[in-house]
Amino acid sequence: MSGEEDEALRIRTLGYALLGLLARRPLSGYDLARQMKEPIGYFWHAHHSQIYPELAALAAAGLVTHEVIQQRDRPDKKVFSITEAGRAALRRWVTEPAPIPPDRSDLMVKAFSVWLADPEAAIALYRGLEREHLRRLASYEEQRAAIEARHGTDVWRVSGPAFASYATLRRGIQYEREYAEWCGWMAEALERGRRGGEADSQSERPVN
Amino acid sequence: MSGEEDEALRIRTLGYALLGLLARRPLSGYDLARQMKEPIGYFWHAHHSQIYPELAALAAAGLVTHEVIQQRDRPDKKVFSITEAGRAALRRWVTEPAPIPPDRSDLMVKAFSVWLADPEAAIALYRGLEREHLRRLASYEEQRAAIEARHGTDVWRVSGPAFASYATLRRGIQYEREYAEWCGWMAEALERGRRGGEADSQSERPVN
DNA sequence: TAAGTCATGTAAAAAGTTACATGATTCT
DNA sequence: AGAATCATGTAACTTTTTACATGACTTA
Repeated sequence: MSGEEDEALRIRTLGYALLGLLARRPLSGYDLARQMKEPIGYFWHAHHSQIYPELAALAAAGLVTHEVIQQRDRPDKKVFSITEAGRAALRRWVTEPAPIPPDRSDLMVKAFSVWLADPEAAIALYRGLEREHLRRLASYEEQRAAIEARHGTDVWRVSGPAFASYATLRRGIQYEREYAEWCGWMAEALERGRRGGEADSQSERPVN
Repeated sequence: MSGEEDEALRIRTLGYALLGLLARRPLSGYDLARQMKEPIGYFWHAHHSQIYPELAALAAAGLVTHEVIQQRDRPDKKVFSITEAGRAALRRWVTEPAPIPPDRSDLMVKAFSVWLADPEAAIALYRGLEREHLRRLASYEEQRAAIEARHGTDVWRVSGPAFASYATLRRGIQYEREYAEWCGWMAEALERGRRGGEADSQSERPVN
């Protein structure tokens, strides 16, 4: 052991996201950036300014290689492929313990202080968000129909990529449905409060 | 207009989270840090190293003030209170349009490549996460029972802080329940695949 | 006596976003 | 003629995390 590589370069989540795409097919940096504009697995996105350096890091670690493809009429491109080492690293990583990170949501910080808000404005906010989440839900449902039509029972073959895509899509659908549901609940509660015509607006009895 | 303050210092989400706590009661930096170790509204946390500078920024903007409380037997502390300007800023912010930020989840990146994984290891991962989310769910349900017992119908008075806490708690409960459900679905799918004894493990037909 | 709580800060590192930079071709 | 797509990068900035720093008192 040369004692040089065992303090191995740590790969970040973004790196594994890229490996995950390259494990399915070779792609250029531009293609990867395009795919990651819409979040991969519905829950991770990145800009090209992050992707190009990350690809360089992965290449330095020997997890990807690239070949330059010359094109007439448009700029040359580097097409990246995952290496055996890359596939092995990815395979190991996907079953490593995943500590649940604290989720951040702007909206929940707003909700935490919604008691101070103008009710009409708040209702508008939550109804608007409900609509947007329902819109996304509809789009995801369409994608589900498409993937089911195209792959059929193949989405149940857990050793194929279609299953993995299907699984993350299911989570996306669930997430949007529930988020919309919560926004609707919130709006209704605020509407009920409005109709009820509550006592005094600035309130006491603090709570955590 | 002095033309100096209209390019107002932009307050970040963390700032509003702190204002949200201070709108309920005055607190020291230490208290705020303690509360934000567990995420406020279940969806935002911060370290003290972020909180102290943020409080300084809020003070500079005139949104909070503090008084020094001398204590024997323990270090003096600065107790921060929200100002009228702070309350107004918070009140405005909570109904401002909230663009839905792309969510990030490590686990979904792993799931996206689960088709490469050792099934046993993957099952263990998802069952473990399912347990953890169920654990959190149980804890949140207890908190709901406690808040309902303590505040009764008050949780429905939308102009009181109890309602806001209750609303975010509901979202937390929903989130943990659904996440656990999804992990369970995933584990079952992998278990079914294992029993089925699938064909070849390295697969073709790439999918987005 | 060692670890934990109370209490407040600064510094450095990591990750992510926005802006800068260039240039040919194709679509409206 | 202007905008969009293809294609790859660098630089600056913002936000968050981890580590450094200090010190008294309390609990195991």
